[in-house]
Amino acid sequence: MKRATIRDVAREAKVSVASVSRALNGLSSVTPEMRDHIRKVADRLGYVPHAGARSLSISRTNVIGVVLPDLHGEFFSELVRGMDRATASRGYQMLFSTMHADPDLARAAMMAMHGRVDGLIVMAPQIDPAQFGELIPGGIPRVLINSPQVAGTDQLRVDNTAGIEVLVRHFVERGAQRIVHITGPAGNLDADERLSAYREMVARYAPTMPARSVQGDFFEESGYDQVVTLLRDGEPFDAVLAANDGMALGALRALREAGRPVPNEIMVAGFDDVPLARHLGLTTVRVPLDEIGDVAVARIVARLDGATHEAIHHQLIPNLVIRATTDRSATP
Amino acid sequence: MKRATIRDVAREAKVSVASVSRALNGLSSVTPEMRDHIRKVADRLGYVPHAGARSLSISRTNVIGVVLPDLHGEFFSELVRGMDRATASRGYQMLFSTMHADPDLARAAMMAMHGRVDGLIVMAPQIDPAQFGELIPGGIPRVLINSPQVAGTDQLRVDNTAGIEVLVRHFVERGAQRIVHITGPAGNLDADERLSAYREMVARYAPTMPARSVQGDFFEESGYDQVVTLLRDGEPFDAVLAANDGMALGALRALREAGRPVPNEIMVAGFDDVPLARHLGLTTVRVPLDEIGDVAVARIVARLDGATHEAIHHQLIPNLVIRATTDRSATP
DNA sequence: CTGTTAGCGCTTTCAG
DNA sequence: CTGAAAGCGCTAACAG
Repeated sequence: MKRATIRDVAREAKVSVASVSRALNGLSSVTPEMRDHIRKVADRLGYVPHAGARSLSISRTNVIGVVLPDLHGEFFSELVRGMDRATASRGYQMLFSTMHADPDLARAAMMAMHGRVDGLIVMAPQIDPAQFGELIPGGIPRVLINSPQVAGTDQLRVDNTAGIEVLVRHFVERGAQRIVHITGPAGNLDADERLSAYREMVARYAPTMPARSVQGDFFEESGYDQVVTLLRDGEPFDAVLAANDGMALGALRALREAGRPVPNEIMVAGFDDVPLARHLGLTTVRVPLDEIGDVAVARIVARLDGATHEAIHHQLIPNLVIRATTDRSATP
Repeated sequence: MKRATIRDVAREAKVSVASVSRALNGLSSVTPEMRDHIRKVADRLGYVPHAGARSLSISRTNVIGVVLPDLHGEFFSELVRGMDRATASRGYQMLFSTMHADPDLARAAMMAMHGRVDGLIVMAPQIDPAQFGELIPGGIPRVLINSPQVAGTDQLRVDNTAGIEVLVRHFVERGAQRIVHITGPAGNLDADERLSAYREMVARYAPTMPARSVQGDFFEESGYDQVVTLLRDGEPFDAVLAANDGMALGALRALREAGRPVPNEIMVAGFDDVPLARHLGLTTVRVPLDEIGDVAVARIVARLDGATHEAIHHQLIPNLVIRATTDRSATP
């Protein structure tokens, strides 16, 4: 059985569709009796307005599109949580697409968003900036999170350099002689920035220390594998700086299995401060993921509400969270 | 600057809108030359089809609506991950709403979905079944996850009784004399089922053991607080069965701080097997959350594709995962 | 094969 | 205050 439409209600109430529309939307220009009557009929028929049609008509959807590389893991969970809070409180819904590092998927996703969303939040750390700009449907507010720069577009970024700096300095202050860096996937914006920041900060804070990095992919297993390899090859190191928390946890597991005491012999730190890091006592830098989500939504809504300031590039500074994996005074 | 519409393309290409539509949708009844020509013009204008209008016209959105109590935490993260995989691979997108246990919000959310989604996945463990049925927009496929029964609607449920049974039996086999149960919030379907299963299974597997439960709310802090209270009151117990993993972790923390050895003096188990449980060595039962998400989507898509079997009630059986918190032979 | 036209369900002038 | 009608952008008969 098909759902009742506004026309069914109009016919049944013996009024015009225009009146039904006005009555149900609370436009004042309707007599109270008529409004009540229409309300009653609508209820009886179980009428629910067709949001899609309404959107087409008023060119407004109250939906914000969200395109992310993935939805899995604590990182995105936190991010989405922030966006959820912000959208729900403002009466918006979120339309999701993931693209798993595939530019074609990203393209398809964004096109599928056109005409269904009022604004767009995109996180695409993997996409080539050049081909990226045109991907994004024009004409609607959008904000990019941790993505390559696109002219004239709002950006929200984690200050990777600042985060790595504070970590390297922390290591050095605690007496690290040899810090190994486990990178994220090559071509990923954050991964690349963290790697070069690592090199720069080692050179600055420990000029005699050689920079040494091994390739990871942001997943826990890669952190584990790389540390196993390092140990097997007998490489000397007394600190592991992973490009994210997941890999740091993998590193931790490898060290534990190898019986190398943390932090006394080897210190470990990650990046992001996902909830798990707290539970496992991992030193890291805290990126306010939920706040990023929140701010992204707020920015979009502001623009929808007419704020017309120019493009904003916001850098969020992560701050150091010292826990057991680098704290030689405490017992882990 | 407004986005180009199909009409702009038609005018620019000097053809009818119908031809543009056909060409761009790959309908064979179009000469190759015309198709190429139209493609070219469309590209030049940066034309992107308006998904909303298209949906209205063909009465199909390729979007699945998802209404959840929350998005935060590992539980939902896993669930959403399963749905994401399933939707992405089938070319669907997800429209999200959260309702945070508020029936009015739930109602609003579902109404806002009408006309924008082809199907609906709802998880509403808190909502009264009576007022629930009418909430759901009719006429589209829907599946309920861990929610009160609604006649004629597909259901996906965790078999709480089976899960609690295997945990109680495990405790008893390991020699537990006094098992305390920390419940979820009253009125929550899963919480209630787990509580009564606990009582039933204690009576069955340890007839002489008194059932003892304390009130929690599924959050970690409540598990912590309740154990602190139990210890302070000097209540005797040698096993804690929490209604979910989060509270079990809280319990664990309280025991550790009180210096009570786990599992030697007191065993602990949770429910769900969130990723954190694995990292912290918590015994629990594994609920295949991602599979639930996956199956829910698959069911909806099957119905959209014309499968017209009757309503299915699927019970997913959780299985025991033994880890350090109940394994007295291993060292945690 | 291509164009014309009538909707999809709703809102919004514009008259009355 | 209420109704008729145009239109949001696209698709799908139906003619030609």
